[in-house]
Amino acid sequence: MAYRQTPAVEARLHDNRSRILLAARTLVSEGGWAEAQVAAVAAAAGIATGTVYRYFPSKAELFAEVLSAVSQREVDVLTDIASSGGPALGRLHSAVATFVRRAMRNPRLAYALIAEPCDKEIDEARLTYRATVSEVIRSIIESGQAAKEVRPDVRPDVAATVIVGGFMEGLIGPLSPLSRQQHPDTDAYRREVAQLADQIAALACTSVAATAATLRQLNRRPA
Amino acid sequence: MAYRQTPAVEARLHDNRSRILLAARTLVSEGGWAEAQVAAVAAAAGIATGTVYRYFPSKAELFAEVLSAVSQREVDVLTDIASSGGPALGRLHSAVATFVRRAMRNPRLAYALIAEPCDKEIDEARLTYRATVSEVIRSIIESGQAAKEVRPDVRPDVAATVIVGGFMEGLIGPLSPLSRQQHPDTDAYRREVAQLADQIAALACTSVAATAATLRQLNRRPA
DNA sequence: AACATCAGTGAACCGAAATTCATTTCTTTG
DNA sequence: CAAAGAAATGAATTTCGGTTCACTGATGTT
Repeated sequence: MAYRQTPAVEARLHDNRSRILLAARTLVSEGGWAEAQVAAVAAAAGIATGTVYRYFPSKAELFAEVLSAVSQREVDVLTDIASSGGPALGRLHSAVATFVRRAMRNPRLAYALIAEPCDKEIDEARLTYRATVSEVIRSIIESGQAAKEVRPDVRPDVAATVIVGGFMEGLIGPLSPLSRQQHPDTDAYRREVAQLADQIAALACTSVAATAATLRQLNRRPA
Repeated sequence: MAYRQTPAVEARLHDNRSRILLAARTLVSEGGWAEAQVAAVAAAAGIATGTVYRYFPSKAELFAEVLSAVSQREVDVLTDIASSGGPALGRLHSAVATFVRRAMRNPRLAYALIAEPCDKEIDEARLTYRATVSEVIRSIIESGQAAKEVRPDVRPDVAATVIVGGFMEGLIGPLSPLSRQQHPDTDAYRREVAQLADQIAALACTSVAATAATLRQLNRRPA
């Protein structure tokens, strides 16, 4: 017996893996999928190209992991909101508005995750992501239906998909590279984002809300 | 002077061009973008690969033309509905439902046009398409606002984008290759499509409608 | 018919980026 | 320290499909 992995090495390997993931995420969030090349990732992580393949079987799996890690954070945030207390429509409003606001904090990354054309394999992970978000929204709608806040004729799965598609598409305009020449760190910009988030969330809520009364209640106390 | 194009040749050229476009469209609608290769198009059109380049400067431009031709038909249909008479919400409902129903008539093609990952260059044309559809929807919403059918606080551009994203995403589930194992030509299937179309259209209408009364009126006479 | 020009051909070319692998360098153990 | 195994390297290979172009065959003009 001549070699066994020591903790020190194990730690270094794990660290390398993290660095690769971090480098990959950074590249995507700076230059989109075009910059997301294996060689570039390796360079950014300070290792050789071939080394990437000791940690990930393929480019697609590497980036699928990046995508799912980032997505998981968003899904977690939404899940928290979904399972918080209060009226369902309030949670729906909050979920949508929060998603929009968070996306606008890192537009380049959000654009890549939501809309930018990319490899088929990576795109699969994206579909899974959307489906998961959709599930969370569906759960809110279902609880809303139980509480009579949501019309009974609404099919929760369809409505959830439509709402998710709606707010993601609503984001594409503001997110798309042309619009993002510069997104200044000003109050005016923040206000604009907040308004957009509110507008989109309001549309989502209205589309399923049972009565005008329920909505009025919501507007009195916007989440 | 030694050569000038005669009508016969002109006709043949034009015919070739059409055949290329038709072959390209057929390939996409059968196998999606994966099958949409220049060599395959040439083969399907019964000509040599290089000949394609006598009619189109690049693959991207060829398929952009395919996409825009197909899209134009849809936009025309929507425009007709938009400029027909009647209440704006009725037109909105009709526009959305019609789009969904038509898409489900050729799911593979619709999927490719709406959601399937594809080359950047082709994707640009797709964005233009979405933007155009969005414009039509926006015009309906604006006229609805003028007629007090649509809430005044709705921003027509945002709402239009959200609605378009919503119904397109609402289609992706039903359209995505897995779901389309077979779409039988049965009454049950047609009923299901009609219901989906109606559900999605209803969500779109509700999201912007001014009052429950307006909606009730709509439900009495579903477009 | 002879010439000029155009249309069609398809095998070869090319670029780009993922992936591989023979070699080198580092770690561990006896 | 030497042997054995693991990890890292990065230049070379592979792949893949779009694009080119030298050539052949058609078509029109004189």
